[in-house]
Amino acid sequence: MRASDRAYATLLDEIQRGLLAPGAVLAEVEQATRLGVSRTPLREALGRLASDGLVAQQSARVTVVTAVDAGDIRELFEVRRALEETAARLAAERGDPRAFADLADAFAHATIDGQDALDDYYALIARFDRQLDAAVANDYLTAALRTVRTHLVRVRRLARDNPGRLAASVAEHRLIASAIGAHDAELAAHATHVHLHNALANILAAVDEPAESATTLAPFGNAHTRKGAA
Amino acid sequence: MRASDRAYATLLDEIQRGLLAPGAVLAEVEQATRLGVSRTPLREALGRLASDGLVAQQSARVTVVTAVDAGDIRELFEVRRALEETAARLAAERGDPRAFADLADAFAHATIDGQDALDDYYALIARFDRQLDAAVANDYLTAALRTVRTHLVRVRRLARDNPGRLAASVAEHRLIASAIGAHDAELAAHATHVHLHNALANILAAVDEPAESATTLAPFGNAHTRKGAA
DNA sequence: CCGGTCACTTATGTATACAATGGCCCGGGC
DNA sequence: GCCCGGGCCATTGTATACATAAGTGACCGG
Repeated sequence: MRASDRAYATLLDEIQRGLLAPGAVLAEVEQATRLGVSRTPLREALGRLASDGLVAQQSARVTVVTAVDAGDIRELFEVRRALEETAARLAAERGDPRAFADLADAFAHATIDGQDALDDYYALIARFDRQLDAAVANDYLTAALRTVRTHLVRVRRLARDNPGRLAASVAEHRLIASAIGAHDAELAAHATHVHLHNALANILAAVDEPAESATTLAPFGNAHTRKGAA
Repeated sequence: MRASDRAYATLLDEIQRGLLAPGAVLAEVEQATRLGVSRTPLREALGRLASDGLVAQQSARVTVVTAVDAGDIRELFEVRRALEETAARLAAERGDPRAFADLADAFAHATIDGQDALDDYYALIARFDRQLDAAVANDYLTAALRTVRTHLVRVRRLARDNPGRLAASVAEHRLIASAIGAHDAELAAHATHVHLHNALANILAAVDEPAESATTLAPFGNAHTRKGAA
């Protein structure tokens, strides 16, 4: 594996997990030393993160992890709605009914009690996303969705996974999968719309009234004073 | 301006203009020498082009300009429809009515006779796109649309700008702009859908029955044998 | 004569040295 | 005491040297 790939993967993971908080300064020599690579592959990694929108050049001399506020989340979901409704529609037209019937079945039997069950559920969603991409068979759409999903990982950290919402989410996914499996493009699109509406509402409720969790993404005010994990 | 920016801008322009045809091999030392920069900034430029989807690493040793076939164009327009319909809807909800009323007026008076009028028309479309981005005020959507538009520049080279299609395109843009100016989100979205349907049909007609133009993007068969402008 | 293997060439990937620029601090003057 | 200017330092941007691996061609063996 290339050093630049390792640097990218590591930084991406740390940003998504919140270890590198919004506003954290990413100095090239510092990060290169920390990750055990030279500046050249590190710069490539930073370039990819910048193209993803996860870091930005605050000024000519300082690169920081971008912040995510409620407005950003609304914007992100506007794009997500557009792309995922389209994906659901196209998958319903083109997808293998069997694959999505199987997924609908898996969602029907999914549970959310305990960490193991939760991990299984998240893995199931990942499988659903992969099937969706495969069914749509559109590289441009998949690439656009990849960017959205990259940001979503960070956004999800802001939402509290309350059991009620999780149970509803399971049911929503089941409906989407079964609609795609039934070649019902309209239902798939509308069910996706509803699912994303509910998911956004849940996230915004958590953001507007922040949890006491220490992992909450820092607001702009003190963010730029935080340094990367040294 | 940074050397990497110049290299990126130059290569982007050459790919979009077809000077670097699909399949053209982009060797680092060769291109670096040609563009008068060292390999480091050139690699950064190639990385950005790869993230745009304009070049791809065919194997571990060879980077080529990506090809565009009719299937790619259909895929691209699926994403474009999703994003631009959303953009039109959001602009209708949020945009400054005056700005789009002015644009509608400009489209109403636009002409397409002669190269100067055509240049003016393309500039007007660019102005429309900028106003749309400003009205939508969504960085994620703007970024996604930027990628689509980057590819569209190449796709447009495939379409013949026949007068009938151009006249219809003017009218379609006028309707979209006026719908946004009237805060009519539904009409704006549907008019965008119709416009993109017509634009795609026009392009596919040209691609399926290629013109005699020497600038037609080369098919895969002989493409990989072409070298970059040396 | 054909196929396989090894070495060589040439490309990319990485590290490091050099250049240039922007910020910051200190000192002086108003 | 505050503001402005100059010089120093740190950081990014670029070039180049080095490492590594993949592809190619030639040579040897069957």
